[in-house]
Amino acid sequence: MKTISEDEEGPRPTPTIREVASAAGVSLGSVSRVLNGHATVTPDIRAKVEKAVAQLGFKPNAVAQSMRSGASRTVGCIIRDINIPGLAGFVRSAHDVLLQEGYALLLTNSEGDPKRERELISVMMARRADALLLGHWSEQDQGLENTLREVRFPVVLMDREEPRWADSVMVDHKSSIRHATQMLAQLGHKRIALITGRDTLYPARSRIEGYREGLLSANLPFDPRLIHTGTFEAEFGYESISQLLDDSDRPTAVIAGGIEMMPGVLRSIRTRGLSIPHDISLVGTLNSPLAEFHQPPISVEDWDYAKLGRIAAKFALDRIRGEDIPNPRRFILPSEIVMRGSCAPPPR
Amino acid sequence: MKTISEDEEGPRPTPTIREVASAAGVSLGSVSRVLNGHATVTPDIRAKVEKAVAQLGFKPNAVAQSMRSGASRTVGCIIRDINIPGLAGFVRSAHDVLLQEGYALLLTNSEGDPKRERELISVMMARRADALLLGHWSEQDQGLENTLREVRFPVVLMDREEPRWADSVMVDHKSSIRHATQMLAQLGHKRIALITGRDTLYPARSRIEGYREGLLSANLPFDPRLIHTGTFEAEFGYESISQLLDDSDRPTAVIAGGIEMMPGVLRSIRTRGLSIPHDISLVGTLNSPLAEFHQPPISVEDWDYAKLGRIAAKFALDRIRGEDIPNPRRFILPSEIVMRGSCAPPPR
DNA sequence: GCACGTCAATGAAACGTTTCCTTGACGTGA
DNA sequence: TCACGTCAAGGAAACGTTTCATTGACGTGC
Repeated sequence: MKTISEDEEGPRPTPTIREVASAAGVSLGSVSRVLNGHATVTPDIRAKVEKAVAQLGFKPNAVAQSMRSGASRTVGCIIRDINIPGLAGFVRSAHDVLLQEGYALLLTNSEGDPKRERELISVMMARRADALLLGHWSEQDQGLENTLREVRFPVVLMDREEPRWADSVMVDHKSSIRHATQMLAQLGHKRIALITGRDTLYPARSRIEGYREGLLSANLPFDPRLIHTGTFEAEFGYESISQLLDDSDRPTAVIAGGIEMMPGVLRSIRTRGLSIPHDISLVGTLNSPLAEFHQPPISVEDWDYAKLGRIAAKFALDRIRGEDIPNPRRFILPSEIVMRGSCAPPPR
Repeated sequence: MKTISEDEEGPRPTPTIREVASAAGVSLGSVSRVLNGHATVTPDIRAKVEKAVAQLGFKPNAVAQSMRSGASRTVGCIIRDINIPGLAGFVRSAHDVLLQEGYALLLTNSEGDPKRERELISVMMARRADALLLGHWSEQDQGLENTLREVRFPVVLMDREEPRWADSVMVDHKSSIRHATQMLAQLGHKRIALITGRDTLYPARSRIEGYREGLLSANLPFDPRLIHTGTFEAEFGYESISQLLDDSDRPTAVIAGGIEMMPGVLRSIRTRGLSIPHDISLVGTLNSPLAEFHQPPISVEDWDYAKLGRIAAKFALDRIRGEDIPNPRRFILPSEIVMRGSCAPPPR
């Protein structure tokens, strides 16, 4: 028995259910049943327990609950970087849905490092996450796929399509980029370039597909020199468009398919003293104050990251609850092209 | 004893330390010692255990570890909205530091709802977080303060100064806004307006202080009609600056001290057909692609959120480790004014 | 009046670790 | 040779819950 002396240092540890029981003069089990709102409990007992709980300031220990129940009521989230525009919106809305159901969100950034990515998955396993929201960095990393296979919790992918056996919420980049390509063609552009990430990732792959379909439907030739794939980042955008613009036979329109790309692209165009849209038409990725308030405003491929987050969370919850969904589920979120002043007919 | 039959459905639960022990033919305690790298363990035993661990694919159960050790190795983070520009940078770098030390980050958004804020603190208590990073919504909410007092873990405030007994990492808005005010005065502005959040929050309070100091040092009168306090958001920025601009005696310069304010401010200025900086000079908050690529580029108060996050995490870790720091610690991060084309002498 | 069914409360067991006490083996020094 | 010290391994207890089998009280129907 622990002696609690007045002069003991620091606050004494939070009371346990056991202390509540003895304070209320009832059994351990009864306290538990009251706390969990079980049916078979007398008003009398309920009152006693509630009084003791309030008096002692008892807070249930979620760790012990997890321990006993085997469910941590925690959902992991591994993304490259919460700091990437838009991702915060995804995380926020996923968090909202999860919180409402009593789940907490364990957020981690892989920073695009495959090794770290696997470590983080390990962390999620060790912490017995109940599900994982994952936007991984390469869809062709066999090691990652193997790790994922060993995982004990459902996985929901974010804008990824591999591994196929996992649920996924994806953005329909293909349709919107097809659309953008067609619109540019309709304005009279013949040389339309596409800059996007490496095709080991779904968003890049699907943009490339859409681009090719768009060219095809507009009867424009496909020129592989007009596709640049690398990363989704500003620096790559800068390098890439600079190279395109410095070519003697430069494109008259560019689709920049990378969320973080815009500043790099704009910088390059400005440095060269070119004007949007007179010299070059531009379609960016993801709406932002920058796109909206730029002069001229920039056309973008845009989608609702918040909705994506909500649905990802819902997918995860469904799996956690063991609803029997035999096949992997995919949700394809439409994305749209917001046409703005950055697109015009090509220079004659 | 549980029978594991071949045809049993689903993957069998992850092995426990006990199974590892029996597989390796050693005792429970020895396995634990090997796993935790204790000194007193024979190479022979170590080898056996490691082999068994590898064979069974054993992963330690962090929940059980927390249960036993009383430390969850989890740090909570409550902010208004991860989606607010800059905050993601704070979270990211805090996460980095914590992860490196084996801590996970439990992220939540209060959405500026005091009730929800308190619930979230409750969540952190229940989950036995080891520390809390908190950017709360009102520094004058007595209920919140009381709740915080009952908390069993150290609290590190983010850009807040109340309650005083907690550690805090803050941005030196006062100096930079004083500086901005002085610079505008130097350009010849006599009527400089300040728009910022409610003064129940430190960032607004300190900006107002800096503004007043700046006016004073420039020998400009303080006109209360030129201070608008409300929220840090675009809509308030819009309303607020609209009102200022529509006044017959309108200001010639505006400092918009709110992270999310810029789009609203710009919209209003544009709607009125005014030109920056000829009709009105503008200083915004927090650097962004928008500020940088706007025509003209917009001057801003800017600071390093990543650094703030790192230091907040470090503060938390220090407290967790019980380093005996008797008094609350404050870190004041300098912020700077980036002067750009949006500031010029006032119209004559 | 007795047996039985119902229902609420009790108390023990279990979840997977870590820690600490105990045991046993071995070596050393008197 | 014996006593003792050292060291590694074993095993039990404990962390705070939930759950489940058990107990006991009470009422009902025969």
